[in-house]
Amino acid sequence: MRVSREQVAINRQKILEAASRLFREHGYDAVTVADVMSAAGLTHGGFYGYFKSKDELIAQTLAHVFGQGDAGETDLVRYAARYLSSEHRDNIAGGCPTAALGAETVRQTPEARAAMAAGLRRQIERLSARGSGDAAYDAAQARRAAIGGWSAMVGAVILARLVDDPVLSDEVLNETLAWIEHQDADTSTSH
Amino acid sequence: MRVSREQVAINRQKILEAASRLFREHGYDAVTVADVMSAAGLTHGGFYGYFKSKDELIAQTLAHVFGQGDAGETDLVRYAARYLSSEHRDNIAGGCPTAALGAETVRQTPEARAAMAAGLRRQIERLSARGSGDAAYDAAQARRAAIGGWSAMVGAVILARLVDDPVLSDEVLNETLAWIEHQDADTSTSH
DNA sequence: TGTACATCAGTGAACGCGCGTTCACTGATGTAC
DNA sequence: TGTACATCAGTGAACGCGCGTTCACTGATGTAC
Repeated sequence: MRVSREQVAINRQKILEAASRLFREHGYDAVTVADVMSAAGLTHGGFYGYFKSKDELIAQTLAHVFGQGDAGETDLVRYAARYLSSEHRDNIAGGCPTAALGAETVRQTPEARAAMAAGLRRQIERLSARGSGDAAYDAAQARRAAIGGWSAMVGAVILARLVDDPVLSDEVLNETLAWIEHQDADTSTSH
Repeated sequence: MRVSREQVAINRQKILEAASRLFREHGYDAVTVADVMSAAGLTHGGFYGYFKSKDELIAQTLAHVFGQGDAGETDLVRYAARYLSSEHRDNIAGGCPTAALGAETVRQTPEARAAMAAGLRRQIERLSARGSGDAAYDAAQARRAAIGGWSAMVGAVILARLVDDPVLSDEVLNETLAWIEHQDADTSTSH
C-alpha cells in the first residue's frame, strides 16, 4: 500500500525520532531495526526503503539529533545547572545524546563519529559565547571554561547514572555543579 | 584433558585479563565468549566451567579490574596530567575502565553496576586525600575537587576519543587539564 | 612409594534463537492522456 | 476534469549467520589403598 510523499517525509522523521530515543535508552546494539520501525508505527520490512543499513540509521540519527539547535541557553553555569539536575539524569531517552551514546560512538562508523564530533564543536562554541567578551585573552579563557565545564558535565552525568546509590549519585551531580560554579566565578573575576 | 589446580587459577586470571582488555576495546556486546576464551588460550566450551554466564563474566571482570589498586598516585593534578595524556587516550584496551565502559555499564546487571560504583567510591576517596588536610572545610573542598576533577577527566577522555579531528581531540585533553590545574591552584590557596 | 580408579578441566560439535537483510506481493498514489 | 496505467511505500515470510549455551567425550590430575 503506497503512501503519499508527505507521509513518507513524516515517517522518516518518526523513524529518526524513535531511533534517537531508543538508542539513548538502550544503546545501539540492544535496539533492533524492528524495534525502531515498530516504535515509528511501521513494520520492519519497510526499513530499507529509508536507510541502506542499520549503520546508516545510526549515523543519520546522530546527524538529526545534533542538527536541531539545543535550547539556546549559552550561559555556562545556567546550562550546567539544568544539565546536572536529577531530572536530566533520570531521563536518558530524552536527555543529552553525548552522555548517553558518546562512549559507544567511538566504535561506530566514521560517519557516526563525525556527526557527534560536529555536535561537540557546536556545543563548545555555544558555551564559549561569553556576553561581554572582547580581548583574545577572554576568548581563550571562555573556550577553556567551555571545554572543561562540558567535559565535567558529560562525565558527571555518566557517573551519576552509573552509580546505584542515590545519595552518591546526587552528590556527584551537586558537587560537580558547585565545582563548575566556583571555577566560573573565579575565571570571570580574574582579569 | 584435566588440568592442575594451579593451572585452573592461572586460567581464570587469564580469562579475566583477556575479558578486561577486550571489553574496554570493543564494548560488552561486540566481544563474544569465544573471543575471550580464545584470547586466554582456551576453547569456548570450557567457559561455563568458570562462569555461569556472560553477564557473570562482565560483573566479575569489573570486580577484578577495580579490585586491584590503581597506581597509587593521589595528587589530583598529577593524576590528571597522566590521565589526560594522548597516550592514555590512545590506549583504550589498557586504559581507564570507567572511561571505556562507564556509559554502557548503566545498562548491565546490578552486580556489574555495583562493581563499578565501588570503583568510583574508591577513586573519589583516593583523589580526596590531600596531604595537609585538617579542618572539615578542607575535607569538603578536597572531596568536591575530587568529584569535579574526576568527572572532567572521564568526560574529557570520552570526548577526546570520540572526536575524529586530532587537533580538537588534543585541545579537549589539554584545556581540560589546564582547567583542572587552574581550579586546583585556586582551591588550594583560598583558605 | 606405587598402582588403580574416580574426578573433572578442556574440547569441539550441536542447539536454539534473534538479528540484519532480502524479496515477492499488495494496493494506494501519482501521472499521462 | 476523468480515466487507465505505472509506480513504489509498506507488508510479512523467509534467508543466513553468529551468538550464548549445552553436552558427550577425552585424557591428565588427584586420591585411596
